[in-house]
Amino acid sequence: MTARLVDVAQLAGVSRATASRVIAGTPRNVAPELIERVERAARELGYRTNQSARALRTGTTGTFGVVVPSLANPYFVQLIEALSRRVRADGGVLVVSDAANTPDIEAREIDTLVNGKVDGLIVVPVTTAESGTAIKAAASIRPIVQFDRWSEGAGTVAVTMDNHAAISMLIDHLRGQGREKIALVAAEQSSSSGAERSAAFRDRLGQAGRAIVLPSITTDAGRKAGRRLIRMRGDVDAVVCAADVLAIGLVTTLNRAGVAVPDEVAVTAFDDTAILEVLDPPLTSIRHPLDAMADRAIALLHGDAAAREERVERFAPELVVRASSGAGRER
Amino acid sequence: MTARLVDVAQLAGVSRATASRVIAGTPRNVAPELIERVERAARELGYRTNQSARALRTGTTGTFGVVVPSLANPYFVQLIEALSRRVRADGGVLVVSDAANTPDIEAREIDTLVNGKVDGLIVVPVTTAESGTAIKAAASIRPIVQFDRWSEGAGTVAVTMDNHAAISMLIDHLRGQGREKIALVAAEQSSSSGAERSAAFRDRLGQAGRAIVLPSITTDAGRKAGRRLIRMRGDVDAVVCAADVLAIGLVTTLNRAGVAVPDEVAVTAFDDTAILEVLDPPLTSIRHPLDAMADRAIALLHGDAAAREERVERFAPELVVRASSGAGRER
DNA sequence: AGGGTATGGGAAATCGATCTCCCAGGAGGT
DNA sequence: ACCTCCTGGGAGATCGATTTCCCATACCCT
Repeated sequence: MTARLVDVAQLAGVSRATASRVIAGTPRNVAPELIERVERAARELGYRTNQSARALRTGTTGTFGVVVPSLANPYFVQLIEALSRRVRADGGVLVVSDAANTPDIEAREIDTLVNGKVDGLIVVPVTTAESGTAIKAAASIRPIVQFDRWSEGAGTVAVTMDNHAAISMLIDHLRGQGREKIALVAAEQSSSSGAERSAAFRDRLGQAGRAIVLPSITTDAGRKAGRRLIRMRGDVDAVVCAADVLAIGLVTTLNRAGVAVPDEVAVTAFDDTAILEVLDPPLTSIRHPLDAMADRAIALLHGDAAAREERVERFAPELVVRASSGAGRER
Repeated sequence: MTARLVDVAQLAGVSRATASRVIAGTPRNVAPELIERVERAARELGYRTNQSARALRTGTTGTFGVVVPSLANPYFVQLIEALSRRVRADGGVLVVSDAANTPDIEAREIDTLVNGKVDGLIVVPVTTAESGTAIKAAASIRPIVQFDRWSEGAGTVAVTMDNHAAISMLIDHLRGQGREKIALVAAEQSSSSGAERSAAFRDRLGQAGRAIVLPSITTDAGRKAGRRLIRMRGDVDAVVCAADVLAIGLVTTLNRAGVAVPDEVAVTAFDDTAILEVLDPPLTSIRHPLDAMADRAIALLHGDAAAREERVERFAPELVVRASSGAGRER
């Protein structure tokens, strides 16, 4: 049906080997005239390399992949965009897969991608405990780097943010605004970032810090947190949300209930996504240095060996201050 | 390095053919004892099928793909989730690629996916004019279905929504609420859905319908539309936004300027995404029957031949009424 | 003129799984 | 006892590109 390399070679009157050298651009001298002939033949036949065959022979695909817990979370989309830009800059292509927040689905997708579709894979693990097995298995086939979150026992490098530093920055910032009664809104501790943020919060504030723990990372959960917060009115003058989607639900709920943000309660979040700017008031949040993290992750995939070591690399967070944490009520 | 099928066959004491039959589950009888032996051998060696080899031989991969203009648009994420559920239900995997709203990038990604990574591809074309070429080329290799939007001359089926009907539903609904001075907020007409919505709006309202045309589909553009609308205060009592992100920017701008929604201006949108519910007020919008559309698109990919025909299939829209189009100011 | 060295280019092996033959041997029938 | 039919299973071809040899020719130098 479609033209094969042998057809091109025949039409050009050369061997398959020569045709391959021309098409693949192998670093080997071929007479300019033959190059021309092969190229014309290829054009004439509309030849396109069969990538399955190429992949089988060379073991490479020129593609990287990324698996995220859910595309519905805009932070993960930002992360994908950063990786995608990086990969495209090298002339490659990035393919994405959505694990639907389900370790089983995640395992299947990692498996599918690693098996002949990509040269290397970035994984944002769904859970700390359950994602490790699939990642470890995949890492024996292709280089894998964990990103943002990490799973124990995966046996690969993780590129992530320094969550302790981030929590400290937020707390320092809020105290600088005169806030003392700070609460943390976080989801169940199944992700490493959630766990690290909670731990850091406890480390810094101990008993003084209030915590509102939720079952999931959704706007709905954020609304629930808002309602609980309203019941605690007076006991809390600042909130740290461990994710942007939580903050969205929380702020809209507070707004509707007439709780003034930031005057009565300052609100801060993580994952500086675009919506946070649109909210009323715009939200102060922690921004991940995604471009730098993406650079590093892709470099690790190229390095291969460097990725095969259980180790966490932490990047410094940035604080983006907006109206939601404003001085408001000075003391 | 890794075990191959021949290793499994050797350890089990059978031929490669038999080992393959067992592993691949080919509908061919093999003695139970041999099945058992092969399976044990495979387990023992940790055998994993080399998918590149399988793909080369069989020409299939068990995977479908989808290319969207941008993952930053939550509507496209919803669309991906619907397709993903559908594909997973059949035991497959869906891989995603983000075209960064750029036809050149889109072309490269379509090309990469179609070439050995997927059995069929869903494309939401970036533009009506420039996406057709790449789609057409890809369609000669694998079945392709256009989704939501369509590009001319692509030579494939497009599965989309009936935009005319949707515009009519919105106008009828708004009129039913006593609104007469209706404006359309839309972006440049480079996408088929934008063009169809604008055309339908003109068809229905002619000179009576106001139109605010924007350069892009972003919240920022929505804010700009909001400011323009404020200048037209009094001349407009209802707005139809051609996309949800436009509506988000528009509503927040109106809110801040003290323009009452829906009392002074009713607001409606397309692409019933989750954020619309969170806005204040929650937005009335058109919902795409994504599950039905996904079913159809995947069925077309399986049918193969059915997809190779330039034709547009339109699904009926649904109207989701929320507070933003409330009766408010009765007449 | 002869030997040495590039340099271009071809033949054939290879990647690993699948699938089409085709054969051996047992069951069943007359 | 002989023939037919059926079933299980193996040998080898095949998918298409790459890559490793290795040979032929041309070019240089002494």
